[in-house]
Amino acid sequence: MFVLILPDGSRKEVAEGTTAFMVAEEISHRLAKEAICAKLDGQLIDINEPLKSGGQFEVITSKSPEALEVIRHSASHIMAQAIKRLYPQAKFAIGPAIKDGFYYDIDLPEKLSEKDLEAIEAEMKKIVSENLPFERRELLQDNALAYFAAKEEQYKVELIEELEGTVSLYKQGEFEDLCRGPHLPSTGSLKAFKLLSLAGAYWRGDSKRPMLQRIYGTAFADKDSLKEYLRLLEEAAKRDHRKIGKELDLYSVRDEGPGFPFFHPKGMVLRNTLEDFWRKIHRKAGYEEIKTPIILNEQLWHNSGHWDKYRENMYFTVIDDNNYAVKPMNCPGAMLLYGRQLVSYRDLPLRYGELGLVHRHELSGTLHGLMRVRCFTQDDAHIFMTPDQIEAEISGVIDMIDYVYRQVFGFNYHVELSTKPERSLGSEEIWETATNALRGALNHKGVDYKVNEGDGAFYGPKIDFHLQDCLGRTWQCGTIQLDFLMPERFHLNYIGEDGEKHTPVVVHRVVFGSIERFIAILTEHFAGAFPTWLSPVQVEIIPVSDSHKEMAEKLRAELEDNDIRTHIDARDEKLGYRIRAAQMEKVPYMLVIGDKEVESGNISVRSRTAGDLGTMTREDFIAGLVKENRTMSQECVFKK
RNA sequence: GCCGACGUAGCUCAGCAGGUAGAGCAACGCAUUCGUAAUGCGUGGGCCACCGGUUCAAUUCCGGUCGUCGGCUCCA
Repeated sequence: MFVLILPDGSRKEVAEGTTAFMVAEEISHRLAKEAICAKLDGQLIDINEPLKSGGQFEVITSKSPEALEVIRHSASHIMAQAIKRLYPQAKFAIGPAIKDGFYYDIDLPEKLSEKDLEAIEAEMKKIVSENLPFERRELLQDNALAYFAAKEEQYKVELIEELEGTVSLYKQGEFEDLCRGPHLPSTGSLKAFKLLSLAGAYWRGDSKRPMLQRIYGTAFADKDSLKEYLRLLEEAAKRDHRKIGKELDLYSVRDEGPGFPFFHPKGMVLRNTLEDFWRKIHRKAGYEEIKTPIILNEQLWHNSGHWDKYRENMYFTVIDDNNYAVKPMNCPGAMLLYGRQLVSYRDLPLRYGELGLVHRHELSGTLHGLMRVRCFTQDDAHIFMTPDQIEAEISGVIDMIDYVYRQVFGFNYHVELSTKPERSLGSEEIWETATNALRGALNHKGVDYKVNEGDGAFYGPKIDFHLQDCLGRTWQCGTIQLDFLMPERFHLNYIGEDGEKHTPVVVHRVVFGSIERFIAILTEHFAGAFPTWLSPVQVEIIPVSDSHKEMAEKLRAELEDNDIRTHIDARDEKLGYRIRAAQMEKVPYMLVIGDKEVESGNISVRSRTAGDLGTMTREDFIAGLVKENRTMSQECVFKK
């Protein structure tokens, strides 16, 4: 006999050999019916496995957060079984549950195509209807090795070789696979799944190992959740910034410059507005703006350590027989500018901001619209300071990022702290001091954060900010990196209170991250319907017919005088046609100018969100828009 | 870079068992002067990504290159 402690705190004595299912059945019949697996002392276990000891006990149903992982993992096994039935020569690698579904990597002589997914999915449905129980058994490592070797499953053999002691296997019907488990009680418990895509993937993610075929799929506890997920995928496709960028004529990437984006006139308005905003908040926060060259002597990059650690991502060129490099980061330029003069401790902190265009050679296969490019503009800044200013400065940057993300754009975000990577410069002590400084700032501000061991930059640890868009996707944008090394390598100093030279500490930081990528994120987040203050055209003026063009022109001048961006659509088309065109271009406001307006001097206003707002005076409209621009509002200021 | 799919008009896409191409939208012209999401008629527009091969003939078949897309890897 041993004792289980249930989630409500009550204790239950059970006999050895009792299964989790039997316990669930005793609690309630319904619970047993909905049970997917169970949890004992934090460990997920199969529902039909005899319990071996007591502890904290919980029945996992489809409503539990842990359920999805089990459902998806079982789905991947069922997919493997279906594949094995259709392709007996298939060899299996790994098939885990992942964030939005599952995949299985398969070694198969024939190339699968999207069409084959349908057949596999159909076979899976058959397996589900066969309702085969998942049966667990344990084997000693040697026996398991022999078992999989006999089946010529060389990938499984390799996996087992790295395990120790006994390994567990799961069997459903004729198919048995190496697996830690747990699984659904039977294949019939899989209620909603879909195969999504096909891709190549290296065995163990190593480009020197064989390329396997990976099938991605997803599974949910019920059909509605699956439908909702598929809807989200569709919505994401509709919002794809590459599509919207083309449709709204904002930006594009052309074959002539893979990874080097073009900004069209309208995209440039958006970009400049964002940069103006950036300059404004940085001036206010005590930053000075600099611009450092894009091409600098290669020697500089040897000094900075980039050549050692980052060479394979850099572009090089020769000028007058001397070697030069195109900058992949802005820091060395900023270091040079700091070093141009004698600095007193009274001058610190010195905050140099730079909208710096950097170039990085990224693998061709990774390029993706504005999200992943080969040149981009960092909204960079380097803050030079004394060690005792670190916390206040980091705190200031955290405040700025919070203001921009949360207050201006309304994004939620989370924070991660990354520590010393394998390829790094500097001593353990320096890294520890730097990491503790970042940790201290976060703790004192009461910011929640997650730690990523080994994910820091080569010159220092960092704090990353991941914002969440309206589809729940997260994007790493802002980052704060502490650096004790670069100032030393560039022999930077300041004269302290004691009259001696000291080495300053540097913080590298970005708020948007990459302007290009931030614009892509905004495009997808707003689906192209940017808040008025960012919209390339804010007001479309539509004269009903030729006789109203004059008032349209006058109105346009009046709006432009108030820094409102306008466009007149005087095309020889019907009103409805031009309204529709403006609507599809996601222009926030449309003004219809006809006889009534010419007569009264008032204007009739249509908003892209609320539709016809009726007439108002020019003054009221202008005052409203000026306010909307100034407050960077995401809502239409006019009430219907 | 690697695996797979793809590349046809400004855009979205048809088409071709090999005989140098078509639609809708957009553009342009004419008529229309219009009140809140598409007026009608007409016209122009393509080295069918690029380079080679097979063939009497290639946009179509084959090979290569470049690019795009989905992944792997990497990352702002």
